[in-house]
Amino acid sequence: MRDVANAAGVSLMTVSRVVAGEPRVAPGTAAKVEKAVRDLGYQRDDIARNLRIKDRTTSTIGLVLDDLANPFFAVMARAVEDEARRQGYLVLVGSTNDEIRREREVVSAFCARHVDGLIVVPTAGSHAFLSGRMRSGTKVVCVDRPAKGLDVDTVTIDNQDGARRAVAHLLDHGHSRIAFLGDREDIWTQQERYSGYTQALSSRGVREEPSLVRHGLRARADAHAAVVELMDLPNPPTAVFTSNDLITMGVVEGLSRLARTAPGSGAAGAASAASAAAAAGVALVGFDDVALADQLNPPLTVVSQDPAAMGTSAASLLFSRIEGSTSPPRSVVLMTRLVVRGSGEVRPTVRS
Amino acid sequence: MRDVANAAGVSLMTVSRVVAGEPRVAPGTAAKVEKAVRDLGYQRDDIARNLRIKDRTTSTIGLVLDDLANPFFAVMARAVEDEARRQGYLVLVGSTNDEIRREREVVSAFCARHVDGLIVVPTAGSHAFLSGRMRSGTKVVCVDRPAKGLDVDTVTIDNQDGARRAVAHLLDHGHSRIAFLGDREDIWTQQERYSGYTQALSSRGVREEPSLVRHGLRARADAHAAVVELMDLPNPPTAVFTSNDLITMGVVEGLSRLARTAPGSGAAGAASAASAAAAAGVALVGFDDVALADQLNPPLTVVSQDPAAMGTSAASLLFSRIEGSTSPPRSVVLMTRLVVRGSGEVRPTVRS
DNA sequence: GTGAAAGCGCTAACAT
DNA sequence: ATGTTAGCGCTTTCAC
Repeated sequence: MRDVANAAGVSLMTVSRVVAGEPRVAPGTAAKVEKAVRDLGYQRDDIARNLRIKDRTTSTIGLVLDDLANPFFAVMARAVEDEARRQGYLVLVGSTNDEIRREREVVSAFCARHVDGLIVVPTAGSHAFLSGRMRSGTKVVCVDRPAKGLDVDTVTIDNQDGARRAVAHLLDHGHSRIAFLGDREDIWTQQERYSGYTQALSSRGVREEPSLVRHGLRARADAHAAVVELMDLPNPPTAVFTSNDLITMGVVEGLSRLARTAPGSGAAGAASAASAAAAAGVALVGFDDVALADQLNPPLTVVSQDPAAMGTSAASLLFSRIEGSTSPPRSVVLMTRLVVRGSGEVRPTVRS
Repeated sequence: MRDVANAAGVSLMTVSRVVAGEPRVAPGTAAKVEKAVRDLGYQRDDIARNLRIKDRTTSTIGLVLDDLANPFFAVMARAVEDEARRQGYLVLVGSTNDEIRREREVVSAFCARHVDGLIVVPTAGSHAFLSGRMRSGTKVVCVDRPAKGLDVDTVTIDNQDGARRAVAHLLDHGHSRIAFLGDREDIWTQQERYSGYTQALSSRGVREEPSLVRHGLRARADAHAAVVELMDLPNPPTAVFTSNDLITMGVVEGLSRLARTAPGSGAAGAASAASAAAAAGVALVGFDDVALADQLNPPLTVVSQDPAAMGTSAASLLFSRIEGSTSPPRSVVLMTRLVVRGSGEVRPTVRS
């Protein structure tokens, strides 16, 4: 910067003003400075700048989510990034793998860099530690799930409603033995979806059958194994509700694997002929849309949510806080959509 | 920091040393300081720190890619993030939409924040502007594609080889009218894959048919439309090679749509009965694996690459540069894998 | 082992 | 419209 000032024959302050685009500079002087900037390839040091400016804002936000590789969060992240760019902000990302320890590490590292705000997909556990950050000026918005012990702007979907409608849809098609396959029970969205499942059953007077409920499925393979087990029960489910995209994929694989072993496999395979036959006719509704869902056989009926809208919405809330909004914490609840494609409309086969 | 110093009854310098974990502090003093840090909730300001420290490193890298919402780049990004965390670095992300203007903006903003390095998926166009950044100390690694006019560490796959094998596979199954559906021709990977297509054909003495080649398909819908057009030709292709995941998905949709209109649709639908019949029997090999590829009908044969390995590899190269490696630019070329599942093994139907 | 002084690159506040 | 001075929060250097 001193070099630029020398080259242009002006003071540091004038360079500072020109670079900042302040209006109170004579056009001729500005031109000289701009030439010097170009000649020397000068770029303002935003880090040094940040140290001095009044409110110490960095035009950077942090995005803390479960797993960036998950298509759901990836789409959300892209939406956040777009909104941030529109506002002139950069985005730091950090995946937590749903571990609160990692979340704290990421938040801590982000705050040491003075992010102006955080968009957080909170892991299970108390988030009281975030109120400390907020007291020191960092704005926080939660997305996908609320944070326990933290009263902040939050963007979620109506998980109970979505699950309720999915299960009601299966009930409407004549099913009563409906399995629930879910992820870790300490994840808020999973609790909500399970609750929706339970509500739908009881509102129709269908007794919940504990042997048809599996929690804690973390990966596709877990769901695959779980559905194979379920179909091998003496009295298997005729329909399955899966509570996220990974589980849905695992179940699709598991069912098609079973169905393929059906013809003439007898007792040779791992699956019995009976379970194979049952698998071939099982109905399925999943939470979250998945790529190529309409190309499966049968096409997949799902409760879809809009991760891009969630990201955009969360970013908007955050920027309105950063710009000084002090209204009481807001809660945006987006609706889900039941996308009927075929797999949820299979009627139960009469058992011989 | 001054508050901490006062509370502990020591000087700023001692606090600095304790917080930095320097050894030359008396254990008793360190304990007092640590207590004060905890009591006051003090956290070191990494921004101010960075201004003063010797090499001005920020322990932050920038990841500049086409589109974070694309599953391929999302998986790559997650791998980069994991490697960065392992090394104690944070990651800024920016999507370019394959526009060089946006790429320059993102790089510029990252450099103003003094990122120690950049991992870049270069857009089409000259990247000479990056050598300026490198001269001022920012390390750069390219991934997925090399950057024109820039000699740096690069991680790619053997795109020509992958495409060649895909097309050879189709030739092996008796096809000779093989369509090529590709993205923008100015994208390096697309040039390479098209080149592989051409090579495979000519090595078997099959003349390339220009009417079966479509470039510039940016979205699923484009690919969908293109394949419908192709199948409606007087002499449609019997096989299709798609050069990325989005195009593959579009083609899968287009073909299944056509095939579904076949039975008894006559001249009523947009597609002719002939094109519908042809679509039902067309072979398909795609570049990039897609979720649930094995659940399609027929299951999708693809040339798969490993985006996580690419991300990890790029990050390793970058950190070795950041740590001071001055070896000549390295080029890591990963191999692709032909995953045979069914859609690529359909034999051409004899035309009546 | 600890502290005092200087200054990283920039901008707020006050001159001129 | 431009320049001067001081200082952001920390670390370097050097003295004790």
